[in-house]
Amino acid sequence: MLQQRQSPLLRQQPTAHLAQTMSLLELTSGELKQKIDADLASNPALELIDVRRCPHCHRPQIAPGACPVCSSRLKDSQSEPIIFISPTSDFSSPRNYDSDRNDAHDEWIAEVQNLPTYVFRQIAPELDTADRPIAAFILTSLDEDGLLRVPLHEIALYHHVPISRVEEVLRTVQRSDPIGVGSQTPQSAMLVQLEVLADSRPVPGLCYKAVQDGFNILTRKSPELLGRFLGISSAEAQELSDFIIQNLNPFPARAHWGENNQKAPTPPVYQHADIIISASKDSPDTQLVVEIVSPYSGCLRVNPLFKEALHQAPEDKTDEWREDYERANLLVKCLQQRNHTIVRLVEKLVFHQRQFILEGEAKLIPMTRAQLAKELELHESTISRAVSNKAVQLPDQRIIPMSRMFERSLNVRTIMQEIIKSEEHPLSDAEIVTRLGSRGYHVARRTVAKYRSLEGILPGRLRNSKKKKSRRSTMPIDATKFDQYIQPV
DNA sequence: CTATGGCACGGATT
DNA sequence: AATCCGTGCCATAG
Repeated sequence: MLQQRQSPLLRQQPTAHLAQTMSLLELTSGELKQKIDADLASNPALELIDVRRCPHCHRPQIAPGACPVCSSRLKDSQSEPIIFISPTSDFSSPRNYDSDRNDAHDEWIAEVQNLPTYVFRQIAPELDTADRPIAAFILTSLDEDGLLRVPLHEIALYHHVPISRVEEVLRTVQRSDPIGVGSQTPQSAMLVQLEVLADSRPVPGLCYKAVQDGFNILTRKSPELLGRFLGISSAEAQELSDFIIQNLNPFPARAHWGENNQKAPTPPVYQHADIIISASKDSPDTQLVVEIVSPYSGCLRVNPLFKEALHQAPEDKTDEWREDYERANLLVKCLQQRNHTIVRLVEKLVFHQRQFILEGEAKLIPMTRAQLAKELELHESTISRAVSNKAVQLPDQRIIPMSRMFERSLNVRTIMQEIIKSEEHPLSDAEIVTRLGSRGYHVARRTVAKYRSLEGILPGRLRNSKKKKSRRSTMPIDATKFDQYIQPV
């Protein structure tokens, strides 16, 4: 069901394996991290080797992960997208650092009398000199909110270092004064703030869960929903949310996100992407680089020493050890399965939706999970699981839910928006239908009306020259950057 | 009378 | 089996 044929190894524990692979598939990289951390802590048979070079294929690991390069054979598949990365590509970066940078660097930073400088001074002493340029790069890439909008792998590529290293630096940055500065999303900023806060004073235990898992709910400002999610009463949820509002700041660079202010900001944002697609922007037939985010760095494997020791296990422990070993083994295999499945899935997806990825919503090719399932010879539900809850980062740095790639009407809706945006005359729905028709999209009049309301666009008569935009707040998109491109979906 | 929104149905998707 | 989506019909607003 998962896959037509599986290796004999996997067949040993068919049900367990299947079930676990399935559940792993559903997890986002963040959730996966929790899972793995837990197992790592509780299971002595499991081992995480921190390598920058994969022990099997000896390729340097650009990104953290259980060597996706060699665990799947896909790297040499002839189809267009590369699923992993070669670190040699040269990036034209905002500033030109060059060989003399290490010295010139501090000066250059010093000129800038602002947030970057402020932070940099705090952390510079802690940093290895080699890491300073990275920190500087991060700091100068912050947006007005103090969030980092540049994907880590891009930084890693530019500096020719593994992403894990960039992450390390980033961690240091995040812990300096405007705490959380440099986080990639409001959510992660808040998580960092929570951690730091917890050092100095007690923090309600559920805060972490609320921010980590319930972030989307949290942003809706509904104590009822939040309470339900956390299994506490509305009043308690309200209290919790007050605490969060008072003590945490999703936009580190802003002094306060004041009490009265709370409705406006906090655009709902996915924590971080599970899949990052980038492209060297210049060339038209650019090669896409797809990175599948793995939450752990290095290789996860069964500790060979543990396996050895299995024979010499003390009588009373032998069962326990055995079980640990099995579990570890299972997890590793399932993880590989998961990675493999995701790689294949993403490969196909990227292949089909190339246009969409590069050129935007209007180019989305309608496509169902079922079709994809057939192509990949996977079960539909497998695809569903893999797709749900995942976030994809596009080359233009927007983060979208993966399911958006399957929205059948997205292209039509986008084009409809274009039409309306460029109308010189308020168009009626019927007129829009004909215009769409002339572009090759045939939909019913009623449908246009539906799309309109979906997009929050007012009916023809009401939007004269002035266009009002209202926003649906439930969609997890990076609203701040997103708005300029298209209206909410 | 025309343009829109509501309700509901049937087929597709999950 | 449950849900989502496009559409048609009809009532209502302008």
